[in-house]
Amino acid sequence: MAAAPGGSAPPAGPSPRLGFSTADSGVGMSGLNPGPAVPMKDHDAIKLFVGQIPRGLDEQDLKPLFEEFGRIYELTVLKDRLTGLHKGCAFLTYCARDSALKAQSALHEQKTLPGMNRPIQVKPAASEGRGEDRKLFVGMLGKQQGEEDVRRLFQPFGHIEECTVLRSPDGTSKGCAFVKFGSQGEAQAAIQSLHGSRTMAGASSSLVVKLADTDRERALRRMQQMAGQLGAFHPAPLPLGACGAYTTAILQHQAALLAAAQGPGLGPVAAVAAQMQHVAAFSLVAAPLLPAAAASSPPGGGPGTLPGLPAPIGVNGFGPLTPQTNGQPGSDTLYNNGLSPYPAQSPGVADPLQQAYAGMHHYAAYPSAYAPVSTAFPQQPSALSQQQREGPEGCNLFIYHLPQEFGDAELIQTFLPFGAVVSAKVFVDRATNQSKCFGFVSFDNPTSAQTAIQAMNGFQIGMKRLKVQLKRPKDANRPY
DNA sequence: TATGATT
Repeated sequence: MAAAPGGSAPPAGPSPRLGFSTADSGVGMSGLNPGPAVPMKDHDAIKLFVGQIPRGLDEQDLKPLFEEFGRIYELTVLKDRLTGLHKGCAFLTYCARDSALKAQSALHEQKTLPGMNRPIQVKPAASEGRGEDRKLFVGMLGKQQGEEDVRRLFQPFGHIEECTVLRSPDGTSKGCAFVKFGSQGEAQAAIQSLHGSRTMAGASSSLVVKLADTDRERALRRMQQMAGQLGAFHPAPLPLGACGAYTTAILQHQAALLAAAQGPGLGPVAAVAAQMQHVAAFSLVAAPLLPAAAASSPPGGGPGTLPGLPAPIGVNGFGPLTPQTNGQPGSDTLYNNGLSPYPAQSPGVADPLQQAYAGMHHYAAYPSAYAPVSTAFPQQPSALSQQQREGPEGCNLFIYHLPQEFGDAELIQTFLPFGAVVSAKVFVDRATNQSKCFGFVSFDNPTSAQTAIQAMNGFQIGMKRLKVQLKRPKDANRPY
């Protein structure tokens, strides 16, 4: 297929068959591939880019020039996809990595081929990635695994140039590492074989093996974190409607609890209260804060008086809600927006608690059908759920015994009544995508967190009771 | 079933 060097070649160049549908694949028709005779290249072989090649030279012409440095695995002249025209450059892979290095140092910018006015280029192809595409981020390692352990794990896939376990200042592993391979291919092979393949001792999820972030991705990540921080410091006020039907179920449940605590005589009061002003409803939520006070308070407060709720708690705990609450004529929005899982209290319904759970279940199963938050206030939930993971000390709750069907959205809905939720995260098994039935909720202030604990710890759902407590600080019993 | 998803 040697196109006559020089000469007046026909403008169309090589025939379509030889021209280039397979420029980049392993065994292109027009490429020079030793084939079965030399099937193997080193696992850490380097693909070279060769530039400043005269248009008249094809693979056969170039071969002798490069064979000098070692056995060639593949040599492919790049041609225009459409016209088939020689692009003046080629990809070259030697069987041995060493050959590539020798060729590069001997040829790169060291000589100029006939007819060219710039020296030949011989360097690792851009696709080899300038380091980034061979560098892996490894996550979910066991804390006790060191560099040697990681090396052992990755060694079968190629030549490891670099291996670093990330550590805290005190030397303990962060459970992740960087591994840099000699080539992109090796790195990819490791990803293929190892990612998700096993769970290391002491890790909470299966092994993560992926390309490390590029500089650009890292910058982007930083930006996002910054944005998240800003959002946390300026939480958008919560429109009351955003609390949604789900909240209603909880309110009614709380009303039922209160009614029970106060004895049969006051039952109807609480039940009615749940359907009255939202101010009253939210007060009822907070009431379990002081169960002792409520239970032992003298029967002095009349039927219209809500027992044992200090004003400061109401203000601090539900601060963001207050303005909207005051502006609302009543609870009509909750019941009339068509989003409530069940209508206002009907006389025949026996157990408000069961009812509450039914409503919850309903909501959890079809979050998008209700989605009052995201529909009415699209900017709101994203600000809450996206980035920032933790609130200040004392603002982060660990919640256990969540219903299996609970997702982040349901978690938010559940804790929204107690304050501004900075983030809510249900833990999900990587492999199955199933909830692990525990999660975290972060508020922007400790009072909300305490209120939520008081109100929701022990909250019964089906056969389970929620366990709601402050998240264990990670430096709990750290020696110093 | 048990404590934030990493660079």
